[in-house]
Amino acid sequence: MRRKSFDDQACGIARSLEAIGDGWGFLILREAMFGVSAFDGFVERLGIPRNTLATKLDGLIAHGIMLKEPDQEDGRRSRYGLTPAGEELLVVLLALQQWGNKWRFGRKGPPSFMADRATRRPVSTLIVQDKDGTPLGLGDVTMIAGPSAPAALKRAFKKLPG
Amino acid sequence: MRRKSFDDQACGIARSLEAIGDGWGFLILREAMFGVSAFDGFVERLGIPRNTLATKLDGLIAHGIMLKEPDQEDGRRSRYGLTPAGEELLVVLLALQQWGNKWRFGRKGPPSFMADRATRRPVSTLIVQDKDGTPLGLGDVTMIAGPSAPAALKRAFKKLPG
DNA sequence: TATGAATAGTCTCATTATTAGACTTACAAC
DNA sequence: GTTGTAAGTCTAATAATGAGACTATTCATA
Repeated sequence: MRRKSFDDQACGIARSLEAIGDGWGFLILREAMFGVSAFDGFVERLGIPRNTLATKLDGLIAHGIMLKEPDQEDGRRSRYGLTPAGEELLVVLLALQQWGNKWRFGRKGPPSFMADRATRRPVSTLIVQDKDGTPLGLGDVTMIAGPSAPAALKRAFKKLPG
Repeated sequence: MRRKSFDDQACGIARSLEAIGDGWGFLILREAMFGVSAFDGFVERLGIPRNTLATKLDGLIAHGIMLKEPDQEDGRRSRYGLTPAGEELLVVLLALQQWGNKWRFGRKGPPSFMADRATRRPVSTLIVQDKDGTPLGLGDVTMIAGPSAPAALKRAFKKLPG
């Protein structure tokens, strides 16, 4: 059966996931952000099957995250790059990386991290906080329906504790 | 064929994705963070097939993100909750939500957002920044190999532009 | 121009994952 | 006991993923 679409859900998280696609989508974005632009570049660095890559790239382009253009210097090549929307997914990758680096590498610590290119110091740790800068844990945060929320969503939030 | 594992990659992003699983994993976490704890609760709110949910929950538990315990008050129920590691994925969901809310809902704006439970003001926007608080764009950031990085990873980073 | 290599895909076929929905088991309420 | 609820499991159909061969186009070079 076809995978169920998340795009109908009135939720920014679901919409983002639908646009990125799946795990391959995130990894393709990681490579695109750090210099890869050629089809075979993604294949070599990720070990992704060629047909899967073609499908994923089409999806990312269709969702306005990546773009494709012919290479001016070599007519055999296409170049894949990030749109402005795609570039803004950096913060998502950073959040994933910081979590994985903290929880998934045990004692020996993370093998890589994002850093300021100029100072080579690690990027600041992302934190959930109030407008005043007060850190917020899970218990301090709630989900609120905006003006455009469908009635069903507002009902769903009513049922939430707190 | 079985989906290729991301877990061998020496990268926090890949490790996080391997632990969360796929799009369903993120959505299960979203529900768990905002009050759902029963098996049928996830089924009803997500529309996820029961067998898929069972598989995904097993994976999240195996990776130390969620936990399962019998309900003390009703012997029929199990309760699914987040571990401390799972709770810290809030920032990942927030990053996804803020991106989706900005880029995926057009003119009418986002239907929901995370807010401070007390003040009901939206949570602060996540930004990639230096330790000093200087905002960093994609061009200002690079990936650096840590002490535990395998040699192949260091070579890979050498090839990157900048 | 002819030849060979590089690049970006596409094609086939085998295997795995996802899905809908019925079914089972255990417990609770009456 | 009877009925209902909760948490899964099972089956069969369909879709996605995988490895690897293959094609088409363009470049480099003799």
